[in-house]
Amino acid sequence: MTKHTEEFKEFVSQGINKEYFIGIGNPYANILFVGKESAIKKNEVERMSQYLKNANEWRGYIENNSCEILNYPVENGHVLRAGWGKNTWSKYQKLTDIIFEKEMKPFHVDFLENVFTTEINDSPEKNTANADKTGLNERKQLFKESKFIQNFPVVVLACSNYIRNNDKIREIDKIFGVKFVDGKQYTSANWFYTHYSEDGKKLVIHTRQLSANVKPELLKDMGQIIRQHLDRIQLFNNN
DNA sequence: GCTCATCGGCAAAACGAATA
DNA sequence: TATTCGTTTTGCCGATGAGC
Repeated sequence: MTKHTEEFKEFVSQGINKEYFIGIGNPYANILFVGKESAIKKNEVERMSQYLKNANEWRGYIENNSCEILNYPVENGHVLRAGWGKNTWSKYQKLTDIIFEKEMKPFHVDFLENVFTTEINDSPEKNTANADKTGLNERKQLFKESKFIQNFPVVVLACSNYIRNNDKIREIDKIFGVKFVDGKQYTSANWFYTHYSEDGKKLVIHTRQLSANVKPELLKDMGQIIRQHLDRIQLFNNN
């Protein structure tokens, strides 16, 4: 049984009116993963229709005080099976295993129990290069205004160049109310930056898309930073 | 001990984005 | 518009481990 909060209900009902994607996972997890966009090909009609139904499905779960399935095996024939070990969700699973010091299960998704995932681009496309990015700013504004999104104490922005923090543009600072603290660079394509809120309660990590060619050290280091932050949050809550 | 399947890592190709 | 640059995707190869 899940008693849904007003913040989440608000996010979902707006998602039905404005026809936007809500996300997948546990809405009350401490961690939010933000990817680029869902990798759905033009000919995958079934998956696309599933994507478009997302907000309506959440409305159903809200009405029943229930939630979607967060724990399942990736069997032969499953869309995630072929690229497992390389695809985004297997990396999300690996990172979450590190954060919670869980044993790696082969071909199994259960990170959704501890994570909510969504996309910064609401236009699915097989290759990020071809994706329609015209809706990015509107979606960033939505994230900024949504209490549901802002409540996550840990946000991983795994969407590299879809969001920017540089000398002139400080999108991450503005949208999430944080400031840059530290950065790690492994190779030109393997890096992440940490940002914290003034009171130290919120951690926002900016990194590349988590899929093939992500170094294990990157996931390990990032996972440990998130773990430490969650420990600290516990301290806040106990005081 | 051998074979096969799977996973991880590397490198090159492909593709946009940025720049001039 | 041409060129360069950076990132993502793809294919290949070797290491590893399970099953026979």
